Formats: sequence, structure tokens, C-alpha cells
Amino acid sequence: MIGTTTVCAGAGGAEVCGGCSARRLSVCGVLEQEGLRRLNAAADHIAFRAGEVLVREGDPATHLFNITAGDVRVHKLLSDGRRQIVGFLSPGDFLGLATGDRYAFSAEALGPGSACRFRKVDYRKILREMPELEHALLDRAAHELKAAHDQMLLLGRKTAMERLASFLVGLSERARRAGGDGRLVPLPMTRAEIADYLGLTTETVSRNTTRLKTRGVIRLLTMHSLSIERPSELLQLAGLEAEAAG
Amino acid sequence: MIGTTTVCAGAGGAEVCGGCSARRLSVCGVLEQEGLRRLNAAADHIAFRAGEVLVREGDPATHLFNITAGDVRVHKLLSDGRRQIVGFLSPGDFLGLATGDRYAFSAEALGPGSACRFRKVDYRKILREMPELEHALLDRAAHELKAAHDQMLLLGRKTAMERLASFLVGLSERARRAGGDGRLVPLPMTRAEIADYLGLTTETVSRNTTRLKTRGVIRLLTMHSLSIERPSELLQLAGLEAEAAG
DNA sequence: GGTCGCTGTTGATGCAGGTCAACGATTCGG
DNA sequence: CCGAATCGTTGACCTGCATCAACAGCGACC
Repeated sequence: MIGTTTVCAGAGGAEVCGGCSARRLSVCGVLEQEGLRRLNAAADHIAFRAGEVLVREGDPATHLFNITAGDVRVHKLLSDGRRQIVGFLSPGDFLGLATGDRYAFSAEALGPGSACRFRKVDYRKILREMPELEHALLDRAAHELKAAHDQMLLLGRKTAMERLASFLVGLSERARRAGGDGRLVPLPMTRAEIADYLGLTTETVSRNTTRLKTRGVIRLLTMHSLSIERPSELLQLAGLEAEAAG
Repeated sequence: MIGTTTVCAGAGGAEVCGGCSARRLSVCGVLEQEGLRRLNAAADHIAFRAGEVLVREGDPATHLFNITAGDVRVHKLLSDGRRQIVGFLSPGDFLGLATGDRYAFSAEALGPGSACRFRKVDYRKILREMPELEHALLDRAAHELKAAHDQMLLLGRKTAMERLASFLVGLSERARRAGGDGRLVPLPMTRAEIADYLGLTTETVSRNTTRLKTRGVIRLLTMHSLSIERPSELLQLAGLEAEAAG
């Protein structure tokens, strides 16, 4: 089902989790020794390469994932090919919360990475035995739902520039959570992916990026990383802050 | 905090839940006698009138609600007044899942109705004691998240006609779940509210409604209810079904 | 039952962002 | 290091929906 995905061979036992850099960002971060050990016993540790498909929209929903390294794109398609990206996942994020019998979305790796993969039936059983994990997952779901509402506001009511600025603010916050200073922002996705996340076209994303660059709000370092030069102005453009001078 | 909300005076004890028509649609539907009794002990049974505010965006998030009668609008605002409605709630729906320290949305009654209101701290405690309730809530959150993803696809990538058709399909499904046949669809909200839910203007909603009417896909019964005359054509217009003849 | 205010409809016009097209920059395999 | 393929940028033009405007229908409340 997962195609070329490799299951890591070695490494059984709790020391895998002990050395996991994503743990402090993950739902499993709430577990103690014994809980971690049991969760880990149910996990396949998989590695994936750029472009690899983790989940395909419409397939039976058999697995859940906890991303431990790399970035993942989650998207939905219309029959004529129009695409909406509903989220970008990074280490610590959980994939499969919004899942019924079949996946309602596809998930594809932006670059190389890794994840803990669980069979859904196993995970269900574990949840029943570990209420603190279920509690953490509900917290996570609440955050995702809030983020989804924010994204609805963005897609339904914001202008192209407001969308792009909001997106960059979000990336910056994520970078800070991952340990950065929030000024240096990695852009692991392409312009087309940004466009499909913001409900725009690549051309519109490109034009507005150029405008931000020209105004000195951001500076492009490489094609896949930028620096935020005027954070307050960016916040204002995102429609997230009361009026301020420009 | 809730202003004019009235707390129902009489009726303590489990028979309140026993007679609750929303129970089979609610998270509390998973509870047995004893659980219901304890949940009910923590609930204020409130009644609300048309236009009444249940939750105000930005206020401290002190309460959670289970809607037992009537319809509720959930929305977010930008500082200049642009509004995005992120959902319409009906009996059985839970209000407050996506809540941190402060409400990130406002909730307002479309018409008269009622709800069970819980103090958040109480509800948290109850959840810890009743894992089956937490489990039901997680299920609910997963469904809401899936619905949110569908709405993102709608707002980001669908045309005005596709949005309206999708909306009507959704209302029809909800009507069926509530016990109707799915052809007769109540429209408890105004055109402006539909527009703010679909990321459109009232004019565009009106024009496309007229088009559906003219094509014989729907028939307006009153201003606030309609009948779906050609369900398959509506599904097709919503972009939810492969091509079919029109 | 009249009239006032609000909701909804329809028409005319404008514009933000989409589409189409060309070209420059980056990446990657060999 | 080279060349092909992909990705990103920029420009010209177009269109779907927003905006602006006028009016019609409906309901609420004297």
C-alpha cells in the first residue's frame, strides 16, 4: 500500500523514543517510560523520500502516522485536477486524525523524512488503554480545528497579499516552535504548493512575494528560505494586528 | 457573561436527558444511566432567543455547549468587519471543541433554541473520569476536522455555483440525519449568512440560487425552505460526482 | 391593514486575481 | 561541469465575482 516505503530494520525498544527529536513536539510527549515502550512496540519506524506518497485519498484508512523528520503535504483533489492543500506537517505532527473508513486526503513527502506508523486498529486499542494519550490527541485535534477555522477565514475572506502574509507569519511561528528565532523561515514547499494552500495561483504568489521583497518586508535568502525583515509590518499585512504605520 | 441567557429553572435529574431529542445525535448519546446523570449534574440547561450571543470571539473560554434545539452560527471577524462563518450548528452539535484559553470565534443563535452549558473546568474533570465520553468527543473532532477540510477545498478551489450546490447537498444530508427525507431542506439562515459561509456575496448567492431554480434543480417553497427536485444534478454541480447527463 | 425596515433579487459596471505566454533561474542526473 | 527539465518571475490580457445601485417582497409592529 505504501509502495516504496522502507521500514527501519534495527532499533526496537524504548531507546528509539528516547532519542527521538520529535518527541517533545508530539502527542507521545505526554507518555512516561512504560507508555512509550508500549506505543513504540506498535510502531513501524519508516523512512520516506521526496515525493513519496504516505496516504492516498480514497484508499482504506489503515494507518496513522506521527511525523518524526521532514515535511509532508496534505491535500484534496477535485475530479478535474484542482487541488487544495489543507496542511503542511512537520516533525511532531500527527497524520490521520480526520480519518473515517477511507482517507479523505492524500499525504506526500516534500523531502526525505521519517515517521512512526501505526495500524489504526492497534492505535485504537492503545488509546483505550492510555487515556492520557487520548487526551493529548484531543488537545491536538482542538488545535488543528482552530487552525482550520483560521484557514477558512483566510480562504473565504482575505486578499492575496493578506493570505501570503498570514502564511509567512504561520511559517515563522512554526520555525520558532521548532527552535529557531522566527526571523529565518525555511520554505520547504514550491510556489505551486503555496498557491494551492492559499487558494491562489503560482503567478499571484510570485507577484506578491516580489512586492514584499521590494517593500523590504522580507528578504529571499535562497529559493527555499527567507528572512523576515519587518515582522510587525508583515503581521499588519496579514490582518492579524490593529493598524500601525507602514 | 452570556447576557440575557436564561437558565432553565426546573428539571434536575436524569429524566431531563431521557427526554432529550438531541441525545441520539450528541456525544452524550454514548453514555449510560449513571454517566448521563453525572453529566447532567454539571449542566446548565439554557434557552436562547434569536440573535442571542452564546460566545464572543476573544472572550475567555469558560464554557462549552451541547446544542439541544435550534440552530447556531459560528463565525470569525477581521478587524474591518469582513466575516467568515465557519459552521452552522444544529441539535446534537458540540460547541467549543476548538477552544484554547479564549474563544477564537463567536457563536450566535439563528433562532430560538436551547443547549446544555458546561463550565469548561467541570467538563475537563468529567472527561477524565469518563473515557467513553472523551472517545466520543475525539470522534466528533475527527468528523469536524474532515468537514473543515472539505470546506477549505470549497473556499479555495470551487466556483460560486459549486459552492452553493455543495452547501445545499450538505444541508440536505443534515436534514436526512435529523430525520427528514433529504429532499425538503430547511434554510434557517439568511442569504448574507450563506454568503459569509461560502466566501461569496449575497448577490452572488442570490443569482446562483435563481439559476438553480430556473434550471429546475431546486424549488423555493418559502424564503427559508426549499425542495431539491434533481438531487443527482445538484451533486454533479457540487463537483462531488463523476460526470453525468444534465 | 398600512407603512417602515429589512431581506432578497436583478442589472450595470469595475477590478483582483486568473489565464496565457515568454523568458530567466535553479536543480539534478550524468 | 553541462544540458534538460522543472520551477519561478514577469508582462499582457481576460473573466468571474465584487461592487454599486435600484427596486421588489415580506414581516413586524403599531
